[in-house]
Amino acid sequence: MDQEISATINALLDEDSEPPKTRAEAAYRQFRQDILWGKLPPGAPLRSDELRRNYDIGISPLREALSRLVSERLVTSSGQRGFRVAPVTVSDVLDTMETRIVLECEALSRSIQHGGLEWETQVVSSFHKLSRIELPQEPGEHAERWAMYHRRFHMALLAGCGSSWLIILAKSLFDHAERHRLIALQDMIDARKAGTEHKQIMEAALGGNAKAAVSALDHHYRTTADFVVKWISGNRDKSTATPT
Amino acid sequence: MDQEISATINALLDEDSEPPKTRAEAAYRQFRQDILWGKLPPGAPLRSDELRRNYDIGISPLREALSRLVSERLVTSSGQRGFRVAPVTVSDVLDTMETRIVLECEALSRSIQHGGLEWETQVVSSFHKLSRIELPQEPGEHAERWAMYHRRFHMALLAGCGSSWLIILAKSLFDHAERHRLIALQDMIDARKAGTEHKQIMEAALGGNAKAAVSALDHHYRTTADFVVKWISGNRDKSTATPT
DNA sequence: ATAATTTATAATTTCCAAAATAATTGTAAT
DNA sequence: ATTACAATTATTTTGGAAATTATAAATTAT
Repeated sequence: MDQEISATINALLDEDSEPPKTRAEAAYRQFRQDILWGKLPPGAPLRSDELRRNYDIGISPLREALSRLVSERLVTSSGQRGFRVAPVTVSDVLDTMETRIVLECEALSRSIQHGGLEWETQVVSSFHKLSRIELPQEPGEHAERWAMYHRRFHMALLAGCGSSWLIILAKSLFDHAERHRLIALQDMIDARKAGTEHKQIMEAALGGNAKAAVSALDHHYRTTADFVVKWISGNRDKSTATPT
Repeated sequence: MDQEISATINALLDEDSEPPKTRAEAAYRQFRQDILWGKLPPGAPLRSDELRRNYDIGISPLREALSRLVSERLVTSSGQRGFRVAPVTVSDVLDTMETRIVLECEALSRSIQHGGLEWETQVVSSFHKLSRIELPQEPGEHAERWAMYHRRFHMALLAGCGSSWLIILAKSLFDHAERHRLIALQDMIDARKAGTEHKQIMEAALGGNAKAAVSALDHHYRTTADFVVKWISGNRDKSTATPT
C-alpha cells in the first residue's frame, strides 16, 4: 500500500522530470507550460508557421501536441480554422473551482480514511518543502519552483485516495486553476495567508478530521477563485470574450 | 436558462451528428467508436501502416486522432514504441464506476435544484425514446441506436447542472464505462460462440472431414487461449507491480 | 454606394518520403 | 547452451511539399 502511494505520487509528479522521448512530447510540455503561465495568452491564435519558427519544430509533432491540449481543454480547434489558446471566462473560473472542490474533497476524504503512514509522510514532507520556500514576488524561476512545490503539496493530499481517475482529473483541474491564477496575478498571493491556509489543511488532514480538512480546502480554493474573478471582471475589455 | 440547457444538450449530443470538418476529426471519432465497441480490443497495438491501410487515411491525421485519445485515456503511447489501445483492468472498471457516481450524483443534484422546465422536458422525452426501443440482443446497428438513446437519457439528467466541467467529465467517464460494458458483452458473445464451435468440431469429425475438423479444433483452442490471455491481462492489476 | 461575385492571398490540413529509433535475426565467442 | 555483439528488418517519428480550404482584396453589377 505504501509503495503504491509513493509510486502514484511519483508517477504524477515526476512524469515531467524525466526527459521527453519525442519531439511531440517536448512540444506538448512546452505549450502546456506556456499556456499555463500566460506566455501564450487566452484566445491567442496558434498559427503553424509562427509556432514552427518560434519553437523550432516540424509541423507533425506541433499538431500532435496541440491535439492533445484540445482534449485537455487548454486549446480549442474549430473546423479548418486552426488552433487557439482556450479563452478564459468568469464562469470558467467559477466552474473550475467548484468542480475542483467536488473532486478534491472526495479524494482528500478518502486519503484521510485509508491513506496510511506513507501518505502522511508525503504530506508532511511536501508541506515542509513548501513552507520553507519563500513566496515569489514576481514571475521567474523562483516562482516556477514555488508552483512546483505548491502542486506537490496539494497532489500529496490526494495521492492516498486510491483512485487514479480522481487524481488525474484533479491534476488537470489544478492546472486550469493555476492558469487562472497566473493570468490574474502579477504578484503571488499574500504570503502569510496562503502559508497559514496550507498549514491548517495539513493539520486537519493529519488529525483525521475529514470535515475540517475538507472545509479548509474548500475555503482555500474559494478565496483564490474570488481573487481571479475580481481581476477578470476588472479587466474584461482586455481578456478575450468569445464572439459567437 | 431554458435555452442554455437545450444548447448544452445539443452541444453534447449532436456534436457527433454533424459531419466532421477534417480527416483527423473523422479518424478520431472512428477510433473512439471502435475502441468503445471493442472492435479495437484493449492492449491492441495501433501500428501506423496497418491503420493507415484499414482506415484509408494519411499518417498525420492518424497520429493527431490517437494523440487526442491519449489525453482521454483510451489510448496509451509509450516512448517511441507507438500507440496501443488502453488496457482494461478490474480496478479500472471499479474506479470508473466510483468516480462516475461522484460526478453524476453531484451533477444530478444540481440539475434537480435548478434545472427548470426545459431540463425536465428533455429528461422526459429522452426517457420516452429509450423506453420505446427494445433492448438489443446482439451487436449491430440496433445496439448502437439503443446505446445512443441510453446515453442521451443519462446526459439529459446531467444537462441541467450548469457546469460544463461536470458534464464533460461525466461524458468521458460514461464512455469508459460503456467500453467496459461492451467488452464484457463481447466476452459473453465469445462464450456463446464457443458453443457453436463445439458443434462444428463434432460435425466435422463425424463427417470424416479431417482437414475441417483439425482446423476447427485449432481455431477453438486458439480463440479460447486468446480469451484467457485477455482475461488474465485484465485481472493482474493488483498482483503485479510493473517492473521498471 | 452597397452587395455580390471573382480573384488573389494566406492559412490549415494532408500525404509522403526521409530520418531516427526499436525489434529481430544471425553470428561468433565463452 | 547461453550470452554478447553486429547486421538486418520493421516501426515510429519527423520535416516539408502539395492540396484543400478560409480570408482578404478587387471587380462588377445593381
